Amino acid sequence: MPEDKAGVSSSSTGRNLRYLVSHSTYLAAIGKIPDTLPTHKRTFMKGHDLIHEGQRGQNAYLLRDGWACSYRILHDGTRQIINFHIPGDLVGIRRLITFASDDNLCAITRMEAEEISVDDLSIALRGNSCLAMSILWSAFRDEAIVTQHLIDVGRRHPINRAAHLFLELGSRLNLAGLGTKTAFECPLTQSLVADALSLTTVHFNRVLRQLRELNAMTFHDGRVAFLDSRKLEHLADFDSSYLR
Amino acid sequence: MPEDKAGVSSSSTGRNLRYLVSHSTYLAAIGKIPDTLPTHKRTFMKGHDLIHEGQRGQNAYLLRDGWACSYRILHDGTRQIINFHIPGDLVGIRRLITFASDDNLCAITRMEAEEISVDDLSIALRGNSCLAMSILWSAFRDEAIVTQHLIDVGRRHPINRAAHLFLELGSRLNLAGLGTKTAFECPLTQSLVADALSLTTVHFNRVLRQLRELNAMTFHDGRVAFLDSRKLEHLADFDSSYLR
DNA sequence: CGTGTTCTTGAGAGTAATCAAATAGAGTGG
DNA sequence: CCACTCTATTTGATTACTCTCAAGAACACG
Repeated sequence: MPEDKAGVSSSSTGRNLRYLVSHSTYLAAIGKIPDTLPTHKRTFMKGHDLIHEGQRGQNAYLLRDGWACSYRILHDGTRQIINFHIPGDLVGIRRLITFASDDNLCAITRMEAEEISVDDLSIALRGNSCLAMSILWSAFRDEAIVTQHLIDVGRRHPINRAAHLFLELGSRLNLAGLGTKTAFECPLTQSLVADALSLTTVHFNRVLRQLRELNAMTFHDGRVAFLDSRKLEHLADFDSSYLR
Repeated sequence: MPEDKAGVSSSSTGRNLRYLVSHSTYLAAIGKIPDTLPTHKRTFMKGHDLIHEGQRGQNAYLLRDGWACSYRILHDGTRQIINFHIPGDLVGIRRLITFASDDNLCAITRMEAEEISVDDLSIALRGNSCLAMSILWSAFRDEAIVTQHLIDVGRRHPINRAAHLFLELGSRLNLAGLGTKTAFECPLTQSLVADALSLTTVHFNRVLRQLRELNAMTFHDGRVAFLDSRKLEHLADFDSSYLR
């Protein structure tokens, strides 16, 4: 508990010294990358891979419209979906450093994205520590999301797991200015969600029925509706602070 | 597959433009942080939390000796271990931006670490884009490790899952200059490993027996020995490239 | 109208959790 | 030095949950 050696760096000073700003500031900074860098508007068909495993990546993408997901296919053919990506997300920046992106990235719907050369981004980063901090923020946020996903898959029962995923998607969409507090358009199939939750499609279908029968939420016809957010949050043990 | 619009930014130019350097270069840069920043040598007792959930973090830690783990405790009391940390790892940097660290960090053994004020680190980052890239590298690497962990827990059978974790630890220790190709000191309990693998201690114990009976590996008395690395790598579907 | 995909439900099999208990070892205090 | 405690490991028996296999229903698309 003893945490300080006298108040040279008081907490308020600390806050000023650090680049600590709000979610929306970072989000805005990411969204404004195209104002400072040459980008290239691209459209991807549903089902097309934006980034393919092993492919030497030269580009990152700022998603503008549509959904995508990052995933891995294992030896036995099973798929693990790592994360779903929505408009406003910056994907593929790991290529700034690691060269080969280890995750595949697939368009779930028709997608509009701005292609950013990682070389250009790298140059811009050098002189612009504000941009660098935004990229770092984006990386930390992705890590926090994957960490939550690991906790979800590792330690929550299927019904709680599903509740958590949908609540997270709802929060992220809200922060991106999409959907409402209690409903959102969700272009995922049951098979996609099941592969994210590490369940079979059959079992996820039964879980959805349970959630419906509890009057907690519904998911059909490309739309998620929260019937009882309180109940859902309780089921999921959900705290959205990691998203902000 | 069509990937380029003529070779203005050829791949070799690209490589120079980016900060793409080897693992060891980044690792060295992280290890040299104390040369450029004031740090504070600290020792933690086994079982002590270096970082506690919700605590307002002012410090990051560069681990010098001993093992730690980051973890979360869920409502029902179950624990998910997110990652094990070994000497050379930089932990707690998420606090540069997110303020509240969401993971707890606990010393598994007696630990020696260098405490780094995130304020100091933040200031240093501004003028030093090389340091910034090293921090970014560290963040990406952590994300890659958590992602592999998610795939492990989500889609691999317990025996393959265990094999993967031990191979990863072996590789990371090797890269940090510890252990040999076929054995390393491993101060974890079965209970800790089980909580990382999302298995019960009882079941992990049976998995260990299977691995022993397959003559693949052993883990007892604080020591892991790979008896048949080929067999293990095949079991785990292991590719160490995400660690480099 | 046929084809393919997604969703839904049923029945049975198999795996990991739970419950229970014995063993072993380290550390403590009398 | 020995009894005692606490933790870690190991094994067995039973339960429960999720997967697998199978098939039908709903719907979109050409």
